Formats: sequence, structure tokens, C-alpha cells
Amino acid sequence: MMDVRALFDRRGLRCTRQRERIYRALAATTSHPTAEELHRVVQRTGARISIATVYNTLEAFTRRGLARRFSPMPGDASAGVERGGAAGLGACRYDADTSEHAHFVGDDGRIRDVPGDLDRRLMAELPRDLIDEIERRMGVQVERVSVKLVGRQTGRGSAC
Amino acid sequence: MMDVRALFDRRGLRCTRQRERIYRALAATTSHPTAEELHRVVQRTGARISIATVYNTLEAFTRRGLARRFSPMPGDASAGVERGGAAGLGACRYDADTSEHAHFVGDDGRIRDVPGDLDRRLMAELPRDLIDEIERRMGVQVERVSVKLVGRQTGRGSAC
DNA sequence: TTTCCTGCAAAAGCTTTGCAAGTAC
DNA sequence: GTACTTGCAAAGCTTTTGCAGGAAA
Repeated sequence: MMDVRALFDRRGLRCTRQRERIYRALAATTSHPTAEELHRVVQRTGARISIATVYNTLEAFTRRGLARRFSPMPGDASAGVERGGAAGLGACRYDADTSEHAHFVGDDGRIRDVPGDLDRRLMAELPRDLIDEIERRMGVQVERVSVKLVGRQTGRGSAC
Repeated sequence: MMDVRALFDRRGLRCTRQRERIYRALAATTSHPTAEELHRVVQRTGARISIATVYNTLEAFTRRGLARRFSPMPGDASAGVERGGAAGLGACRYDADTSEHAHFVGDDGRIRDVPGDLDRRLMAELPRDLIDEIERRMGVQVERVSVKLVGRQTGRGSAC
């Protein structure tokens, strides 16, 4: 069990029942849930909570670095967006793992983490000097490099 | 001047005045415009066109591989989304360049292409055998690798 | 006790859709 | 002539917001 209160303290967030449950639910899964999904999960634990609070809380988490947010839509493959869904896209997905890691986005829109060791090797292959040159030439400062693999599920896979 | 009609033909799309203008407008810019922006541009050329048609057309283009779509929101930086914007996120952005290329997303939400040569070097650094191993371990087939650089604008830059 | 958070309902924004009229082929 | 497109307005979904009551520190 982790000390969520300390975590919140460090980021200047008040520790409320709702926030704690949301955070625990988010940290307990690797499924990159949507706000709606988290809402359902938290409610099932017997807490009174509104969807607006879930959104507000996730926004707060994201801004304080306690969570990452991903926009809907498999990259731009347009697949995975079954029906006329939301504002055309689906809903944002969230992750309590804020570390730099690669994702695989399948044609069903699901986001899966690339296994840690492969992920690290992938990131390590991106040469720092090339990034430096991009910064110089484009007049920018690169803060994060996001690698997304887009494709299809073909089997069960051996790694989680 | 390009033969848009032939392009459409090859993809099984009827060539209408509206579609042709939308395509030309999209192909003529590197600014990754939104549907709304394209709508304005096309209207300025003196064409009667509705926003719904722009959306429908861009959807058709995206599905037939004539355009790429990007979800709003700088990765997940949450920055760049100034005000309570759209459904919280902004609007999707489009690009007639469907080739595999890296993007830089600034804190203002603007998307810029990484200059061609740097882009190619960056993509080339991703080792095929590592991707292969990811496919094997995860039980997936990787169809595209999307690299996105997230950061801030610091100067004018020397390259477009 | 002061400041922040929650819930509710309403608003906002992007995108899609139903339908009648129009147009490409 | 047939099948696909367009325009319009309305609907749809996700996310934000205003406000009054409640809770954290």
C-alpha cells in the first residue's frame, strides 16, 4: 500500500476521499482507463463521486505530474473509433505511470505498454546528438520524445 | 498543378468541386490546419461549402489514405490547450502528407514537421530487429512507428 | 476560519447524422 | 438514371464551468 497522502502533499494537492480513490484505481491498472471507466470503478468501491470530479481530479493530476493523459484516436489511423463515438473521437485515456515509455496502439484503440526492457532499448536508440541538431535547426527545446507503435494484434504475445 | 481528379479516381472518390478545393488547400500548406481553418480557406476562394462537408470529406480522405489526422492536445502535456477549448481538447488537425514523418509539437499546440533529412535519420535509428522483438513478445504487428517530439519554441530556427 | 473541493446541472465545443435536394458518372 | 454528395439543422459525446454546500488544513 502506498502513501498517497504524502504523494499529494508533495504536489500541493489536498487529500480527499475522492482523489485518493481515483488515484488508487488509476495506479492499480495498466489498462489506461478513460474518465468514465475510472468513475465506474470508484463508484463500485462504494464512494459517492460525480463524473465532474473525476474530470477535475484527472486534470489536476495531469497538471501536477501525477498522471499522463492521452488523446483518443489511434494516432491518426482512424481505426478503433467504432461508432460516431464522442465528438467523433473517443475519450481521453489516463495513466498513473508518468515515466517516459513507449506505447503500442492497436486497431481497437487499446493502449498497451511496451515491456520495460524493450522500451528502454528503444528509447536508448534515439541518439542525443540528433535531437540536439533538431533543437538547433528548428529553434526548439525538446522536452519529451514520444514513441508510439501503431499496428494490429496478431496473437496473445508472451509478455504482459 | 496536380491532377487531383486522377488521385481521387484511384481511391474511388468522386471528384466534386468541394473535395477538390479542400484537397488543394490541404496540400498547399504545411500548417496542419483544422477542419474549421480549411473551411475558412476554401470559402475565401469563393466556394459555397458547409462545415459538415469539410468534416465528411476529411474523414473520407483519411480513410482512403489521402490525408492524416492528428488528435488534439500536445501529446499529453496538457499545455497548449488554452481555454476550456473544445470538448476540453481542441480540434483535430490534418495533413495531406501521409508519409511517415516525425513531428514537433510545441506548447502552443502547433505541429511542425521535422526537416526531412533529420527526420529520415531519426527514423533510421529505430532498429528493425528491436521492432521485430517487440512484435514477437507482444504478439502484435507494428504497422507504423510514430515519433513525436514535445517541447517549447526557443527561437526562430534555421530550417523551415 | 480560510481556502480548496465536490456535486449538480447547464454550457461549450468538435464532430456526426438524417433528410431532401443536387450532382457526378 | 443511379448512386453518391452536399447543406442545413439537430443531435451526440466528452469535457468544462458556475455556484452553493461541504470538507481539509
